[in-house]
Amino acid sequence: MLDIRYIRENAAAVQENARRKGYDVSVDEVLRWDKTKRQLQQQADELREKRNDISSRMKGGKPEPSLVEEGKALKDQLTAVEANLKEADATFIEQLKKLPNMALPTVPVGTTEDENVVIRTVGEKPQFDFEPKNHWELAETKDWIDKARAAKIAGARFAYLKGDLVRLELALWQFGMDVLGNEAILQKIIDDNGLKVSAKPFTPVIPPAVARTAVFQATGRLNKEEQTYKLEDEDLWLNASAEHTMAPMYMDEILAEDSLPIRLVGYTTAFRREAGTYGKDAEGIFRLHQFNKLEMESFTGADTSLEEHLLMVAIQEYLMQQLGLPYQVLEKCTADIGRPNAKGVDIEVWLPAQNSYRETHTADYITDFQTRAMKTRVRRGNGSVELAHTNDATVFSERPLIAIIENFQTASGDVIVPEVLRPYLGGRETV
RNA sequence: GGAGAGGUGCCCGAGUGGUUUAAGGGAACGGUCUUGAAAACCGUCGUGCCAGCAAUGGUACCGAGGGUUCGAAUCCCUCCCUCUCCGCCA
Repeated sequence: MLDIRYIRENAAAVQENARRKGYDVSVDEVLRWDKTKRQLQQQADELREKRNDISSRMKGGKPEPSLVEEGKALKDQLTAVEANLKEADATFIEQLKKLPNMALPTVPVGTTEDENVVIRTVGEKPQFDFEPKNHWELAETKDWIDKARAAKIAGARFAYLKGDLVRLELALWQFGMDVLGNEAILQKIIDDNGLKVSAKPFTPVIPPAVARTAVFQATGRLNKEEQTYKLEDEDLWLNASAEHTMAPMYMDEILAEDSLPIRLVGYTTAFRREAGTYGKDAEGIFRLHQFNKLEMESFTGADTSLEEHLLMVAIQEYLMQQLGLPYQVLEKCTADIGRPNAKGVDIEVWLPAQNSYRETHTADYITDFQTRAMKTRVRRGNGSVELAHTNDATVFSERPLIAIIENFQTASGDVIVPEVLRPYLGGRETV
């Protein structure tokens, strides 16, 4: 959520920002509730001051009837004020949480994802002297994907992945973990991109795949209608990314400055309802209710968070280059970056059979929007306390497998394994 | 899932209704002393919110949320978590 003091002083800018991001919210209403809440808070504080005063005059255990009467009267007043305060505060927080994070001035203004701006195109698109197949056509002949039986078991948008496709996927996780855990490689990426951040390696994490309502809400990522699955009979939601369970790890904690940056690379199975996408990407494994994912998450101070975001994008590009996949980098527009984001970058991979670039990676620059709700703070060397900043970004999902299959297919229907993955596949050159 | 015991600050730990403004110890930080260090001694040492230019004042927070009371860390209820034993289990 946003800082209420910032909203008070920049109401017009906050309203305009919400409009640009496509959120129908009223800053004036937030400010009205803020004012109401503060007035009630003031009244409550004054009544409590009197109550505490009376109480301190009665210490010693011999209550004077007149003071007790006065206390009773105060109690009635306070009960009424506190009831109003509680209601006003709840409404205020509810309204406040609806306001989207401020987009950086550099974020392109747009009303749909079509207005995202391509800032880089990297790699050569493959040339085929035969008609390239879709990933699901290739997978069919290899018996890699069984969606018919998965539908029988779990419904549409689920799949059994089988055979060498599974081995290829496991290789991808290994490769990603190895790059993110290698300080020398990170230092090279940092140097090549002119960044000045630490080369501290990412710590591998396997997080819980579920989170409580309050925790999920604090991340700003709970999206009941379209995305998030709820467990029946439990106050638990299935995560749609390891981000959702790693970002709140340090809730209610004050981190020591010298522990930063905290860098995590989490592996989890992600679950997404995908409501409202009926018929979209119905074939193959491009859009499933369940998929595996490797995700970066980091906690930094405000001073280094933007560079941290740029590092994550640089890592994503490095990974795609190592795999030899052609891709483009997009600066996401205001309508597409999402409510908690101040900035967002997507990477889209070239899919020859679809004759288009499709999203494989996202990098989210969140600033303090999550940590304000999560109360994750940093204690500086001089003793001052400030909100931490979070960043998250995709390392790999299963979508790069689609890109590998389609870009590296041969006339005979085999797939050439990217060199960097071969060590994890016993040196095999094709699958 | 059953039975029992617990949850207090960075850590340990005292506190069972009224100067708790949370004792005491440790750690940390600053200082005195010392050639330097250790020891000793002195001091500092939680996080929000509101008002204020500030100094400061008020208020809240002892796992979470309710309740009882003039007054709750303390009593009651619900929930969460930890530990011990039992049961079940990859």
